[in-house]
Amino acid sequence: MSASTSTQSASRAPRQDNRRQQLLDAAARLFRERGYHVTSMRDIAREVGMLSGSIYYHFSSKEEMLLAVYEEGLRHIAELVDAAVAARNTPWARLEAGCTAHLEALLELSDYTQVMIRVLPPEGGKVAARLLDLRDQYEARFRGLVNALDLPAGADRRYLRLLLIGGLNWSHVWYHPGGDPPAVIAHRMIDLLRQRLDRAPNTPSAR
Amino acid sequence: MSASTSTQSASRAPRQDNRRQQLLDAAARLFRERGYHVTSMRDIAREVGMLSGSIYYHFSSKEEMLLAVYEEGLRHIAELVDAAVAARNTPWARLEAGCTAHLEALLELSDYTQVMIRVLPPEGGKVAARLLDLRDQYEARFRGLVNALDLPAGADRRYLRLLLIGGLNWSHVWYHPGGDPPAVIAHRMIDLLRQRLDRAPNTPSAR
Amino acid sequence: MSASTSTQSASRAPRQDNRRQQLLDAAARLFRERGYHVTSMRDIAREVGMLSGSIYYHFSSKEEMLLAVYEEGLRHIAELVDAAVAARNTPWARLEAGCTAHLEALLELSDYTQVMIRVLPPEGGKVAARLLDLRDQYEARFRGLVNALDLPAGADRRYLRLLLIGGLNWSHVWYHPGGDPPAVIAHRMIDLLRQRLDRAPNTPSAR
Amino acid sequence: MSASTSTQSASRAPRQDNRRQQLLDAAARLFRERGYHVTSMRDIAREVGMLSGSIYYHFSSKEEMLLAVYEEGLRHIAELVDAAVAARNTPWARLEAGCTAHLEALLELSDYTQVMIRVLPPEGGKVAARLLDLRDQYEARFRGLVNALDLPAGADRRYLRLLLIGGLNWSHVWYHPGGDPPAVIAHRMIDLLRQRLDRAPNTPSAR
DNA sequence: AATGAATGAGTGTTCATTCAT
DNA sequence: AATGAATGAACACTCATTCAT
Repeated sequence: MSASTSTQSASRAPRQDNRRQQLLDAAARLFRERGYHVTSMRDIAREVGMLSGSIYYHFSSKEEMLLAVYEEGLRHIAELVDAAVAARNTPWARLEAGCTAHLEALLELSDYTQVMIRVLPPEGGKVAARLLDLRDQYEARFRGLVNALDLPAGADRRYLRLLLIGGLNWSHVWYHPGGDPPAVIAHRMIDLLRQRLDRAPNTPSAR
Repeated sequence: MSASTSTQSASRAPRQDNRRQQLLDAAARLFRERGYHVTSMRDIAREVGMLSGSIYYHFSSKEEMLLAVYEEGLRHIAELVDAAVAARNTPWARLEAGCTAHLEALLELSDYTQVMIRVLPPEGGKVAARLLDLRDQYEARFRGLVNALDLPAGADRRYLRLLLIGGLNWSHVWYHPGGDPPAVIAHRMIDLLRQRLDRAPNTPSAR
Repeated sequence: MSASTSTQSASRAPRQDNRRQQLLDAAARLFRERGYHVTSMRDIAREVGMLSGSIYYHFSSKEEMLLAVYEEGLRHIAELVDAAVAARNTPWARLEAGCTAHLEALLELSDYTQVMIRVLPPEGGKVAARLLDLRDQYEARFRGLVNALDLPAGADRRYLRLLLIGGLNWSHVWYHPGGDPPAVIAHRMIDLLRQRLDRAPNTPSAR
Repeated sequence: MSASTSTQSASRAPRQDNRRQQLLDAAARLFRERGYHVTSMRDIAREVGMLSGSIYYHFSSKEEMLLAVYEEGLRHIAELVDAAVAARNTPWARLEAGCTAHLEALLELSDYTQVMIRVLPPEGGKVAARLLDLRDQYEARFRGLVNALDLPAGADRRYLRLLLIGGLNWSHVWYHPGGDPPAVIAHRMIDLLRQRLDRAPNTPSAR
């Protein structure tokens, strides 16, 4: 988690944006563990052996740190999902691969991606809009994935996407490391959607 | 605001715990609007025309207020869901009615219920465990509702429940008042599950 | 200076706005001695045996304290000047009495009035405008006093007022307690204006 | 901005202490505009495209910068006043010329000179005494100018000087660029002193 | 049942200054 | 001659909480 032990290759060279990255790692972890408001700049600084004031050399405010974490998290999860999707070729397989990658990033791989799900942006802040924008931008992928499916006439693609994304994202509430791995979770959920669950003959339609 | 069946007896002492209820209403609203950490005791007190110190006559701490809001919210949503479910008699209809009631409480009816979804419990606090407990207790209903369904052999009832609950709860992220009403949302999502979405002949099973 | 030892008359009764007044006294003194920016809220609090946060029960911000000091100072000096002026009846005597009272308040009597002269209002703040307004309002008195004089035709009343006020106010730079008292200073300065200083016969006019 | 006669010689090393002068110019401007305490070293550095730490190659502290600004401002205004005075030959004309030059420097020409009037020296600092010393030294000129006047017997030369200097210096409070130019202001004020203002026959003397 | 006044720890942020490079 | 990075102390201000009245 959070590549802190970055095997400092050669000499003791203080690499370029060394500390900024460390700070971001620490912020991502603390934001995820405790939430944005409860985490103080002092907490973050202490984590990397700095004083709180020193953070401001690297970031101009706490909100800007959150934004940076969001952006980094988004870049990361988007890459993973895109790669996973590209490796498959039938629509359902591509969707499932995307879901699996999404879940893996969310549940296991990185603090950054979890922040995106768990931290609701600070209300009044000017960053709030930007954060929601980033999230939308990312989720657009799933719109494409769902649109590519060959569905029966009446199926509502929009709610299919929302149901699936919600089901996946909510996993942070009930998931625990010992349980089914992300791939299994994603597979099972998609399976439920692909097959007919209602065994009664009458079509479930009219309200 | 928010039902709170305060059996208001006829006689001279009509408002047994008047102010406590007002405080709780204010807290629920502010917790929902701004989040738990951003809302201050002063904010809550001001809302009912009190000074912040006076709250402590009614509640022993801010966390205890959150707990009370959770409990009240839970009692409320549980009542609504139970009533809605009782009015139907086929398993799928009962599930859908439960989902509709759940969504309505979540999105439209009461600040109390929304707090349950939007406010993640304060980390270190001793209440955190209790809050999760309450939530589990409530969701147990849906376990029952799903278990009552007549499903095909391979269907995973646990993930069906988690997918559905997640899909519903995540709605607070994308829902906006002008859009489809809760009943429509619930209906559409359940519809997606009941019917076969995969039009290909081969069973979607092997991974 | 600054009526701190207010012979706490009867019992130990914590009189009504006791502490607010103490705080204001301390603020006035420190603002005068060190200037606004250099004085910290901690300094002010320490002076009255409080913690810095406690000030905010009485004042909502540091700027508001400054405003309160200005207002109090202004009320005070205006009262003194008005009373002194009212006791005389020829125009020159009234002007001189006003100047004496102004100087006394400025140099000897109260921290509050000195703040008005020595502290230039914090630039960006919203109070700046209000403070200048108060100052103008006060100085209007002198406009009246000068207008009442029976002057030769060419005399510029506006610059007479500005010269006099400037001469008086600048005294805080060179005044020291052992020297001439305010009454003497005011008398000498006015004297210089009343009499003809230029002994040459030609009128000092054309430039 | 601000004359600073930096005799820029032709050859290859044109800018003997280029950056130091730029820094001083920036400091003078900011000190005048915002005041000493409100101006940060970062502000000054940014103005010349430097980092704040780099200033310390040129100046050993912020206070030293202020001292340098004072000194430069003083040298400048003294030169202007001396030149203006030298061009006249009657005592009153010399005084008026000096006042005009003083006002011009103060109100229009240079940030450096304005700092001398507007910035009150930081209290505790060791520079405070030195700054006052410089100011006295400069004002000594006006002592000479006043002493050269042929005045009536009772006229108090000291207060004449203080009244005049105060009246001039206080102009920074009420002066605004569109109004009368410095020459007019100085002329009017001196005029008021030269002529007899009190039209009553009795000498204004006894206290 | 509530107020007025305060506490004490903590908040995000700013600052003059330092120093190895 | 200047940078990049950091320090450590300070800043104005906020907060949940307490308690005598």
